[in-house]
Amino acid sequence: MAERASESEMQVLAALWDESPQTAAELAQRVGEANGWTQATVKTLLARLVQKGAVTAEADGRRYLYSPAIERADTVGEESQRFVDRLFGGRVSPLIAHLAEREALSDADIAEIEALLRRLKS
Amino acid sequence: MAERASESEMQVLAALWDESPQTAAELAQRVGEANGWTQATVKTLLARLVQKGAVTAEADGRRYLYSPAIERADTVGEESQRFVDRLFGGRVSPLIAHLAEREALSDADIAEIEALLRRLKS
DNA sequence: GGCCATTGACTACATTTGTAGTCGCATCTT
DNA sequence: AAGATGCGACTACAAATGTAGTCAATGGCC
Repeated sequence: MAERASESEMQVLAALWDESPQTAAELAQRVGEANGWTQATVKTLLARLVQKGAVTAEADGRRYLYSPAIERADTVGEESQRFVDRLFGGRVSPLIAHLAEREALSDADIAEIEALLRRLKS
Repeated sequence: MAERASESEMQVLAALWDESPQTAAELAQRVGEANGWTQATVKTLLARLVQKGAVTAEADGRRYLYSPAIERADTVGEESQRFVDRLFGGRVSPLIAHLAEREALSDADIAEIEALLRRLKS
């Protein structure tokens, strides 16, 4: 269960990972505005996420409070796996190299990653 | 021009980045087999890629030789941008951290990334 | 020269996705 | 109490996507 969320749905899900629970109105506000979607659109996305089992809706009076039903880490893991399969035949390091090179990483970011790599190496 | 390739199409495109030109038969062989697709499916994907301007078809007798019409690096850049936007609100370093942690990176991979980071830091 | 295999063109079609609209009911407000 | 408003349920619908089938022509083989 918990089918894959589509790209748009994922935006809503990500907002819930950042903070939950949230009401449909709050989500429509944040996610909708960020993407130029109307409230109706965000609600549809939300309904689909609930149907897919990726988000839970807990009744709160006459509205719902939405929360993620799946782990961010798991989803990120699966999605990045697929992503890497699609574009690099499964090899992760070229992707990391690419990301690191392309994006403006702050010195703090770099330090963090370096620390992580040091840990992994041992 | 060059609309986005869908996930399935991307697999075909990736095969062409790995080696080009290739005939439809070769691609059907490799990509098809790897994904459990029939030749017909691969041909459709190929036709759509050509139509989207992501792949060029050069006539060679009664068949075509297909080659990528867009750069791997560009596509990877765009796609990873979208990917990161979707899952992390645009912040790349958490993704890198995640990838690095989750995937088995060889020591050589790690060294390579470290070197890259060192270069970026200056 | 005729037949078979190969190849691209075209067609098919259910599902998913993106993007919303409408409506009825429950609330709050005055 | 009545009207305004907020909310979820349901409906809509075109385009993209996944997955393939059919067919006609072309070219190679015997």
